[in-house]
Amino acid sequence: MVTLRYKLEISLLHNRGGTIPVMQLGKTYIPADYESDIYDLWEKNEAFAPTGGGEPFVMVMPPPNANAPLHIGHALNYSIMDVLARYNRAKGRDVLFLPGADHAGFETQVVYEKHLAKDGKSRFDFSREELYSQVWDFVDENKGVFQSQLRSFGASVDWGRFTFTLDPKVVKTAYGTFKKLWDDGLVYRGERLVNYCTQHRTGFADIEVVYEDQKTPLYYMKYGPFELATTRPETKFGDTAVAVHPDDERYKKYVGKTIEVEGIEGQFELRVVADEMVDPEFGTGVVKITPAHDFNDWEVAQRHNLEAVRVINHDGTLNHRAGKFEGMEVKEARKEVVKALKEKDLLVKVDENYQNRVGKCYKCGTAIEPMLLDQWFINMKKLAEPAIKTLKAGKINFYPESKCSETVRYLENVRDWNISRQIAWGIPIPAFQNIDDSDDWIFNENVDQEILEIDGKKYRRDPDVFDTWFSSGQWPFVTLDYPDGPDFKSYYPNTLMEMGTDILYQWGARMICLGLYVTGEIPFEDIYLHGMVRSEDGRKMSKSLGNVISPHTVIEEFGSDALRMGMIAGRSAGDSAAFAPAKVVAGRNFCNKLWNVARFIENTLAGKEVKPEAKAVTPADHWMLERLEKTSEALSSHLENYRLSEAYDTVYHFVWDDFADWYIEASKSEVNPGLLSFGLESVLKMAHPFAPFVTETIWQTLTWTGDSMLINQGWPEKVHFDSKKAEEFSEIQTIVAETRAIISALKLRKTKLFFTDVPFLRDHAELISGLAKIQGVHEVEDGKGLHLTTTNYTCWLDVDRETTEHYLTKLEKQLKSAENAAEGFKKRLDNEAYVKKAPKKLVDETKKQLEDSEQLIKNIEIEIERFSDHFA
RNA sequence: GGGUUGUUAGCUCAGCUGGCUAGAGCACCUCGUUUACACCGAGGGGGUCGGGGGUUCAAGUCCCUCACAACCCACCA
Repeated sequence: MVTLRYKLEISLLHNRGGTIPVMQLGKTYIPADYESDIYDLWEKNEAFAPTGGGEPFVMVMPPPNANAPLHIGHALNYSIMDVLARYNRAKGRDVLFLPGADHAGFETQVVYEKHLAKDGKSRFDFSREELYSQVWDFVDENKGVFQSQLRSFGASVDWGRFTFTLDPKVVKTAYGTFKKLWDDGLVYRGERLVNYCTQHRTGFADIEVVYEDQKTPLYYMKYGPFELATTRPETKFGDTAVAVHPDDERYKKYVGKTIEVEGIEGQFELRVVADEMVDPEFGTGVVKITPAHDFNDWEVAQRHNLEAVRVINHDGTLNHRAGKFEGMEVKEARKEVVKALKEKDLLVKVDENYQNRVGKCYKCGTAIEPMLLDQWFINMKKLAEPAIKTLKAGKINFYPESKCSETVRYLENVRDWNISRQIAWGIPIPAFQNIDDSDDWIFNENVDQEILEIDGKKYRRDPDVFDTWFSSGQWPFVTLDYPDGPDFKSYYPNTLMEMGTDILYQWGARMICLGLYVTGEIPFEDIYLHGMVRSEDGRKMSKSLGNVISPHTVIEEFGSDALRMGMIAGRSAGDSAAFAPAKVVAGRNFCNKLWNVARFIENTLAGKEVKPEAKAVTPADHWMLERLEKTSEALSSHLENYRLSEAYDTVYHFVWDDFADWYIEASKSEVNPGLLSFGLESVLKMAHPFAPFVTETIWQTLTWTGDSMLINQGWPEKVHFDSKKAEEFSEIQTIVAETRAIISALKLRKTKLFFTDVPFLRDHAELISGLAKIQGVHEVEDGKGLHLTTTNYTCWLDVDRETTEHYLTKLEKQLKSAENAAEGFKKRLDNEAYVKKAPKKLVDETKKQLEDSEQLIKNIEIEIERFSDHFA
């Protein structure tokens, strides 16, 4: 057992010259003084590992990029998860919160390429093997950064189960899945049109392409007997047909014919086909068909059996088909081709204002080239079927719910998934191609071999790697040692997956598909989606806009707990909201409030023998226990429904308003040491999921908690109290509140409250006078003054008439609002339908409210009358 | 073109299955140094819940419609 008490003691004793006892905490909580020690305390005592007892609560962390620092979105992600982990741990569930990191293939390689570029090098200077081992070292060097950040967030993850997506067990399972897909005929290799970035020289899945609206000149050119419009004149060397709409009368006579076209490079012949794809209204109603470089054209080509002719090389230059334009990059070639068309008088006009959507590489913004490539594709229709069924049956709970049908819609229209990537950093695809027979592919896991010899045949390894999402799509079970590990048996399916809405399709949907396919079970029961954390100005945070807020900076200034609460406060599932510094400040202040609550209690109890127990004596005691019980219940209900923001709000106001502003204030008049310490413990337990560091720090300073840690203290036990007694304190609050309001409105000083023969007031005189900050509550024979109206006890403030008159306006205002309220209640009760149809409980409540407000009106009226003669 | 979400106090946002006189944080105004806390305490101002219609005893909450905004999906050369 490592205990921190010693450390705290040392630092405090040091500050105070060695004479002050340990509970003398500084006035202000300074997070940086304690956070890392507290995290060490938890980690060294293995407080994060599952206990093995209780119903499992399993969350596998969305793995961040191993080489990149965490951003504010991660802070939100992991804060939400950690609140739930800590809450469920306290509730006695067997919590597994499993951390990991993603090799993030393409992302990471891009970062490494930038690194190389600094030395004037490029990835193409190295073999894929060399590059792989370099990136490995690079990532290895950087991965400490995000791990220490995760610790600074206070994430209570089980480090012993940390998983990296290139760990052997992940690779093994990924290969197993690939083999299964292969055997089931769900993965196929084929020459398809693939989204390709000529800058990074790799293909992408459809989903990874970002589209941008932009102005692209639309060129109208002469094309044999036609005039047609195109945005891509440079691909004309790959044209293998011209298409028109089947019903287009203008061109009917050409359909099926071969036409002669006079081009820049001389004459050539093309077929004219009729296809529904053509919109007769667009341009001239004639489209040139370039199957090798356009998705639409590719489909037309399939339907009409047209040849696909490649014109663009992988590096983005034109090939020999382009004649004198060979070697030019697409952009340049376009200019030159247009120029040549002009010279030959083939260009009719240019529409400069044409708007279209252009696919871009999400990393470098280079225009995506549809490229004809041999790649591995997963038949997603087949994988999606069971997923759609499962989702429609409501087997997975979505938060927010609307994302479920969105996912179904996505899966219903899903296209096959290209999983080949032409990069080095990733899991090598375990497939080998027969050198002599390009159609002969075999599955083999010996990827460290470039050439295999089997039965006298030579096979060459596919040089490509898997799309990162192929392995991370299996995250919920690869992390649990699928298929035979004990973790898989105990902790699958996961309870909750928490992730950003932005990757719902490329990650969430695929996890569901692959989870069902591989394990036959849903990967997780619940999925909670958080929105983006936008910048304060409401825009997206991005390096280029310079509006990125680093979690590190926030933690340094306000503390980890403050960041966490700032992220969670007022944020609902699925919605993107701006980062709100004010909420972080509020969180920081809340920590300080907790700190000072503890300071007060520790000072009050100093020197006493403390035995925390929920034993109520005074009305305030009963009232506090009632509030505690209600808060605990509300908190549980909110957290079990993943309403983090409301849960936080609940505990925040219990601590601040109920416990600090009322109960502690009341304790200054009458102390119940056992209950005060019990209250503090309960407050710490309930606040702990939201503010783990400050609550644990305080726990470590308590003299009576021994060597224990708050993190595994469990939830406050159920308490008993007397509602009637609690109600008495509410009455005291009412008296105090009105007294304070009058004092403030009339700017009174040194006021006294008088009463005649009211035992209740006699009993609580000291408490009331303490809470209301008045000079005393006294019993008198009789006297005059300003009567309180909100309480049924007769009492009055010692105020002279002159001063009181100013209060009349206020009273009249109150009368009006009370009358309005009463009228509302009356109207409701006069409504037969309401009395009949609304729940009885509600009707009774309304009756009581009406009574109360009528009493209030009477009181105010009496009070007004008492002074009206003065005005007359 | 299709879909989703949003429009609530000056700002950033909560408000779960319709049910107390609509909330929070920050900001604002007045008072206050009461030995836990000025990262504080007390009191207070501020919203006809985007517009319009409907269902209901009852609507910020459900339905329809309009306006505006954001995001996602889709094969417009």
